[in-house]
Order: sequence, then structure tokens, then C-alpha cells
Amino acid sequence: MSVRVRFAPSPTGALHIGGIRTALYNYLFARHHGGTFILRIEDTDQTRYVPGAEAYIINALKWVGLLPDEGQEFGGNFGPYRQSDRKALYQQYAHELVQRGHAYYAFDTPEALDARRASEENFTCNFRTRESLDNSLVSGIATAEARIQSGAPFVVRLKVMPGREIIVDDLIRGRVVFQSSELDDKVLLKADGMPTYHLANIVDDHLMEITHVIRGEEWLPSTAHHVLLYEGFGWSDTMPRFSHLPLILKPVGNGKLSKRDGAQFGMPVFPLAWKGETAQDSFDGFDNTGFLPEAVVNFLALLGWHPGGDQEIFNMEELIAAFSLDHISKGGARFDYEKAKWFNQKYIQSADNAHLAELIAPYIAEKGYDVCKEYVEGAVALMKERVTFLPDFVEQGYYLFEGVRQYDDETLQKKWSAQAAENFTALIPVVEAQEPFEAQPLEEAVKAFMQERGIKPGDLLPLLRIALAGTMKGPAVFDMAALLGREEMVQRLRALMQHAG
RNA sequence: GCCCCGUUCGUCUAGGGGUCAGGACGCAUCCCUUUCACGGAUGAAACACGGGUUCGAUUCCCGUACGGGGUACCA
Repeated sequence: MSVRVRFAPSPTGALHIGGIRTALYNYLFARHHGGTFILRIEDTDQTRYVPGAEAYIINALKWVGLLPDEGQEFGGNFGPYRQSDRKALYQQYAHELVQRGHAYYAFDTPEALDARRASEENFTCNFRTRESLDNSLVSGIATAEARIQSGAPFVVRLKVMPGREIIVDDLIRGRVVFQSSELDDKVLLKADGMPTYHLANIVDDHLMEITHVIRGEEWLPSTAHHVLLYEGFGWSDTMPRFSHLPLILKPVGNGKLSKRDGAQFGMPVFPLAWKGETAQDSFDGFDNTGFLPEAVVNFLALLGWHPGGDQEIFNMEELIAAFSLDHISKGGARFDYEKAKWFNQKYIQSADNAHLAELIAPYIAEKGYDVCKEYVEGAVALMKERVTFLPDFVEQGYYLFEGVRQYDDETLQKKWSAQAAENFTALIPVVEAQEPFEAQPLEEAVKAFMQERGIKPGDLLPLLRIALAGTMKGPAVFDMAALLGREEMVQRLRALMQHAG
């Protein structure tokens, strides 16, 4: 039987990096086994629906390169893949479960239940309390159905029988045992006619022939209920295998990573930037921070999983080949932004110049620089080993695209002199005459010039650097000169003489 | 409170009854380079604690502590 897994996010806003990692592991697992990766939208909570969230999820998956084989927006034979479009289906199954004796109709209002919770310590709907509540178990099924006929609001609850053990054989955690007496009678169908996660998830996973459920650890406690649901429907023999992933923890402090942590710690926690109603509700993403999606994938893949060995850099193919559930850690993994930055740096370093030039084209355009593709590739080649993020190319390396904005006057004070001015004056004709105007020959010419006049490299080279870049940081002097070109170089030499002299 | 899960350098992790407990990020020093980075080298840095089991536990078992998750007509 071929592997079928699903990523099933809820469109309640931007999807954070933990969700992307869950999607990634599902994707890797599917690809590794030649199976199918499915996207299902779990929008059963109408009160939390956020417009644009579904599109965001799809765009985020595309950005990181996790394309579903099947699912909302991607088609397939098991649709619809949006749960709100499957509403009638869940109602049918909910009633069926009542008929099978594993669920019941309940009429207690949320307010009534809240009141009980307030007055009774640890109140919950379960086998102990359901006799004292308003439901079909107490009134009899006929009475309950009559009330429903006459329009009374109701929910369907799972009827959990006490006194037995429920075993979840988790692929990551091993055997986890729950006592049914500890479990509550979960709502399966809400008064608005929508299913809860628990019902929808079981019905859909069954109908969509899901073989493996790979999801966050926060679902482990309710998995016992899910097992009961499979039993109740008579689907135990095709129940998927469960795997519960460790959580991603905050960069500092306690608790799991949350949406607000990005703003809190000054780092992205979302794949894509999100524009909410207000500034407070808008977040930066890895995309507009200047991350390469491949770096994000590599970073996330290793946050909670490692195949063993010393390899750190994995492309998608290698991840797929190496991936397996039994190398997933059990403990939570802290979000380490420094490591994420390192991955990005490595990926920028090894990306080819043409590709990088394409990636920074938007930044070039934004600054209004009028440069050709070849020039950008040349600039990228000089800067790629000294940047961490894409925008660094035009921020740190701005002097490759426009004149020097600011000179390092501290160094200038130490190095500039009447002699230096004389040297510059004499150098200009040399530069003007240099042919071909390329890094290597130019360097030789300038070195010959220095030797001839008895100038020490330390008295000229740093000044040349400052003339071209304004700063003591940056690419090799003659590489910059070659890129900028003869005219520009001469102009910058003159500009520095004016500034310093 | 109750239920469930977890715990190897600061962080991500490898490992697994006998290892100098390995790698990576970060940090420090040095080399390369008359810049900055890249690269290279070196270094500091960990098995939460207490009991077992065993000739021998970081590794297996049980407790404790700590951390996390769940406990909604949210997912």
C-alpha cells in the first residue's frame, strides 16, 4: 500500500515556521517512500477564519518548494480538500456514530457547562458526569431526536466508556498508554453544524486513505480519542500510524515558539511576510529578510531531526534520501536564529552568480540603480562571501552601485598626507593608461608604480580602498577597480583627493 | 489539580553497557590576507539528580527535579 500523508493547517493567520517544518517532514516522508503529499485546509472554526490565510499557506509551501501532489488548489480524487466544503459529510458520520452507540446528542449550552466548571473543581463531560447533564443518554434517543426536529441546538459528543486502556503506538515515541476513564466526552459536531477537529480529522484521514499522521506533539493527548473514533466507526484496521513531532521552542525563555516571538526577538518566524489589518498584526518573513528558501528548508529539516553523521548541508534531494521518522528527536528544539543565518550565508556563498543576480534584482530596482545583468553578477561575485542576507548586497556593497556616501575619516586622518596627494596625482595617468583594465594587470601596474617611486603598499593601498569604497571593509581593491571601470575609478580617486585635501 | 511527553556542550545534535562522549552554530586564540570576509588550525564547553540492575552505567529500570504539551461547541 502506498504512503499517503497530509499537511492539514488551519487558516487562522500566517503559518509559522513550526507549521512549515511539519509540512516539510510530511513531504520528505512522502517523497522518500514514493508516496503522496496532500494539503487539506482545516477551516472548521468559523470564528477564527482569517481572509487570505489559505492563500498564504499555499504561497508559503510554494516558496519553500513543498508542492502538494493533491489538495486544495492542487486537485486530486479525494476532494474537496477544504473541510468547510465537506460539512454535510461530517454530519452524516456524526449521526452514524450515535446510531452505532459510540456518541450521543447533548443539549447543554456552553454557558451551562461553564457554570459547572466554575462551581465544580475539575468538572468535565465524561462517564461520571454525563448522567447529570442534558443529553440523549438521559432523555432517550426518541426524545432527543424530537427536540432536534423542532430545531433545538445540539452537539454530538463521543461516548467514552471507562475501564480500558487505549494504546497509541507512536512511530517516534513508542507505546503510549491512556486510561479511558481519564478521557472526556469530546464534542464531535458543534451546534453550528461544523465538526470539531477530532471528527473531521478522522473522517477525512479515513476517506482520503491517509496512511501516516505526522503532526505536532500538541496532538498526542487527543490521539486516544482519535483511536476510539476509528474503533467506533469500525475503521481500526486501516487506522493510520501516528508520529508526534517535538515542538519548536522560543529562542529565549520558556515555552513553544509563538507568532509574537518574531517581533519580540527581532527575527522572522514566518516563511513569508504577512500583512495584517494593523502594523501590530503584520510580520516579517524569511523571504523579505533575505533568506534563500533552500537555506530555510535545510535549517528546519535539522531542527528536530538528524540522519546521523557529520553532514550539515543537505539539498532537498539529499534530505529526501536520508529522511526517516526514527531519527526524529523526542525533545523540543529551540529555534536558533544564529544557525539559520549561518545556513543562509552558506547557501549564498555556493549559489551561482546569475541566480543571485536574479534574486537581488528587486533590491536593485528599489534603489533605482541602472545597471546591466553582467554588472550585477560581477558585484555579486565580489560580495557573496561577505553577506548574510540578500539585501546586504546593496546595503553593505552600495558603493559598487553608486558613489561613496561616507569616508572612513579616522583611517584617512592617519594615512592621508601631502605625499599621499602627490602619489594620487601621479597614479591617475597610470590608471588612465592601463590596458587592459582588468584586476590582475592593473594590480601589476600599480605595484610597479609603487616600486618605481619607493611607495610602501601600506601607504597607498588602504587609501585606494577608501577612495573606491569609503571603508576599510570589502572586496579586494583591484577587483573592485576592475568592476567599477577606468572612468569611475579615476573619478573616485579625484573625489577622495578633494575630500581629504 | 489531573493526564501525556521529554531532559547529551549556551544552542542544534551524533552516539550508545566498557568511547580521549563525535560534529555543527556561536565564542576565544592563531594562520592566510597590508581591508573585511571566506578558508584553515587550535581551544574552552555536555551525558539534570538520587537509587537500583550489572564486573562496569551517559546508555537499561524506578523515583525526584526541571521543562514542555493537553485538559474548549480552537485547531
